[in-house]
Amino acid sequence: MTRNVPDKPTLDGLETKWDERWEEDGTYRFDRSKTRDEVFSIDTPPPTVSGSLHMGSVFGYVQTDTHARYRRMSGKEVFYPMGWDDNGLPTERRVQNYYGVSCDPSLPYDSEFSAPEAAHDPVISISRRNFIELCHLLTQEDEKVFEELWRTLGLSVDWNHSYATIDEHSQRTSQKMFLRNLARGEAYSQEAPVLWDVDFQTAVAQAELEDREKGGAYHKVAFHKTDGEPIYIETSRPELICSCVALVANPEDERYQSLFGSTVTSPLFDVEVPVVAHELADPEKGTGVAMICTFGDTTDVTWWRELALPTRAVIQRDGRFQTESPEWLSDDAAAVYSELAGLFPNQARRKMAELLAESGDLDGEPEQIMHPVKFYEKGDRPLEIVTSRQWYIRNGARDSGLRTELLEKGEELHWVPGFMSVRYRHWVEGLNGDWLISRQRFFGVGVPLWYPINDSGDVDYDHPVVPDDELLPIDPSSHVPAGYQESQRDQPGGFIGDPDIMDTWATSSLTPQIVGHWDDDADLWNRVFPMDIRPQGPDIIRTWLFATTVRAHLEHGVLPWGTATINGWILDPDRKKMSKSWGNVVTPMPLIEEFGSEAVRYWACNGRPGVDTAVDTGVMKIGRRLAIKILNGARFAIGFTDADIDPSAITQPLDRSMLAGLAETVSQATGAFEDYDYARALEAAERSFWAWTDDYVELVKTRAYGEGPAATSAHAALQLALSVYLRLFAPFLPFVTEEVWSWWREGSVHRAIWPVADEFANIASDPGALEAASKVLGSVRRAKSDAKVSMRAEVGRLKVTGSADEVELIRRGADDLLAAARATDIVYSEGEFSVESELANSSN
RNA sequence: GGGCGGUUAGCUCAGUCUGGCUAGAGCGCUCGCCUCACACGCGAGAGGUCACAGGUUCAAGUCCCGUACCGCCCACCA
Repeated sequence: MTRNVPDKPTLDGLETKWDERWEEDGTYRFDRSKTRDEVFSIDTPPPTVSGSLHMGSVFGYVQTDTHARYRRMSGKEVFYPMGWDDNGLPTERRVQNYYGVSCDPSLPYDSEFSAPEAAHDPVISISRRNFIELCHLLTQEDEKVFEELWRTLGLSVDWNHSYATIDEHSQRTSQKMFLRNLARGEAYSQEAPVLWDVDFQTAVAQAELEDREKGGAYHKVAFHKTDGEPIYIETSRPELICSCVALVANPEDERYQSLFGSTVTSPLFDVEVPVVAHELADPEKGTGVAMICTFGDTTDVTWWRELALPTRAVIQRDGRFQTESPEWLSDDAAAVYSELAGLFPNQARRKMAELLAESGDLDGEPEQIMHPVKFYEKGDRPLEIVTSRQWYIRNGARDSGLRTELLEKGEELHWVPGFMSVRYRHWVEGLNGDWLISRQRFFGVGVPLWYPINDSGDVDYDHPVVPDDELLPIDPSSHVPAGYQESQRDQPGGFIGDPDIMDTWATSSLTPQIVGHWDDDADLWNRVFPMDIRPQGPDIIRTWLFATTVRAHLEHGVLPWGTATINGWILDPDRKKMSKSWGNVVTPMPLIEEFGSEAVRYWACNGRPGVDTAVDTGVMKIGRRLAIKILNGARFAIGFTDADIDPSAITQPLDRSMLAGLAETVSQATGAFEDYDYARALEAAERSFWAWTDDYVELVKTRAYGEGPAATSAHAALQLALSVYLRLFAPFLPFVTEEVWSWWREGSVHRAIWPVADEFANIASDPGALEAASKVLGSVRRAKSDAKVSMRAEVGRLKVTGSADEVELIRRGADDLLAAARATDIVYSEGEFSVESELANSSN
């Protein structure tokens, strides 16, 4: 073919040009005629589209793309879908802020309502359905921005296989799997204390908790024995004394033996509570006696459950103390309680401290402390514990058999890097409850159930009404169960729809089933599942990775993938963890515009697997330089002739020696990729390529500009080497390699075959000859540099001293060496390696 | 409180699994060079007691023990 090598090659515009071409040509389209063993399938993480874009979004995805491209070139048919995680709280929160709205489920749907141009201020309330419409509207906009970024970065995903966790197919998959979990008894509902976010008004799961160090104070408070003597406890939550159901001490604690079995009365409220024994009570903490409240913390829940204590809750779901005086309080106590009614816990705490001080039940001043307090990871106020009915999926926390099976799955999974597996193991070993999947929110996949209401108006939660699979997905608040009429909704003798949605992880834990169309396309499913790799961040091992493992284990009895590749954290340029709340988020688009996609990809590929990496424009500059070097090197390598020369024309020693080194590079890069170490593969290719341009190209340049078989040998070797380098770099620098490939090759480099050393093994020889010539050339360059003369300066005769072996190797490339060094001739002697030259005007 | 990862040149990082010439790269810095692929370039140079302390070994950046600091994860908040 005629070559179309530009005079001034540039990186500008390559992203757009090739993104469009790849789309037109279907370069990355999945060919579903391939069988499972021919397919390499990737369970791509669906990014949270309602979050802001930052470099963390780029880092892992680019690394994964290198695997996709390597496997594709290695002959696999790559199944590489892309999804968006758009359901759940992050989207709701973004919609609230973006439009200035809040969801009030009691309002009727307003068909006239349209998205506000600007955020309402003050916030207006809208119906649930209007709110959900806004969620869909905004996530679609967000998804366009993400797709644009992925395309600009050159991710080789098949955009025909994209999904959103809120789309109909995802909802159907999620609901169908939930119903199967229900049918097998793996999903169940239970009325129990749960951790509750008072602002978001929803239950949260163990995996969504985080501890934050908060200031607090130990209050030393007197309860009273029957003889009137005080017994002191220490508490950081004196406001919960009205919720106290018992005092507890360690059964071994000698100080309190006589009290076990007796009762004491609480200060101010004068409620009689037992003193009980439990081994969780720590004699070292406080006075050794703790008060048990329903519920101040998760230990209270444990004590309450294991000691079968009564429930005396006062904190409501809005986080305030209930206004009615609790029925277990006497009239006098109710008068005290009225001081607390309607307050938030921190307000009630101050009030109680005052009251206790007045009554003389507070011993000394409260001691200020810092202690860890449980928060919802997205929340702003401490979690409270309220009792409510919730749905759970078994995860092994209460079933040692299942827990063992899931631990074994973690062992079976191939982790990259390996040390990440301990995070999984520790999480599974530390589980303290089944997976709470229901959320009291609006935008998400609904719990697909209704419950019968008996004639006296009681809801029968134990016998949910289940929809047929064909009807999924359903919204129980608008669909009517079989055998009922809409008029029977919420009526005695009728039904009630489950008002809750499932947590986003309950759906995203099914990404293999969603992308593989487990529920409606068994043919595709069997070609892609179990999937090959699950790439993801280390922070969501306990959530996404674990939950996906649970769902696949329960349904299919297998691991959902063979390998998990865990990327590192992105740190900001000052090596701090990037976080929206710290305001140090670096967004990718300006960097891409400044340095180019290849440069940003290069930076991402320089981060080792699993290693935390700082945003570093210096590294991006190196990547840009490499991409430009490829353009220019290619221009030289294929600029001599339009003909494709058969490799058999490669006869000259340095040409063959170069290929021997290249074969080694190919084998290093291939080995690294097989170990999922893209960074090492890039390093090998890069090191080799720079040596190629710096030494090999300089050594053969003069010969290449000549004529005859020796020149043809160089032309052929340059062509062959370029072809190999383009393919080695293609996974990392997809645009520039494709651009150069298009100058002289048909088709896409990304569908070209990954290089193997066998391609030129029969031509490669004289390993070491190129290295020896380079070493001599290096000495000459140093001499010229020391003499401060041009590299083009003539050096006269070269006197090379070296071992017999070295001399022999140097002799093979002597002609090229003389030309590159601009020397007249060369003489050899044996001894310690050295090079002398006759520099003409060394004074200049 | 438990665990994981890290600490190598001014900066960003390789090298540690599998111990072995004089510890590498790029950036930055210094000094040169417009050499017909590339000045968005090319060549050369300076720069490191490999966090600290002990141990194993003929030999330790690399293996073992401990300490400090940084980051992250987990933990029942009395």
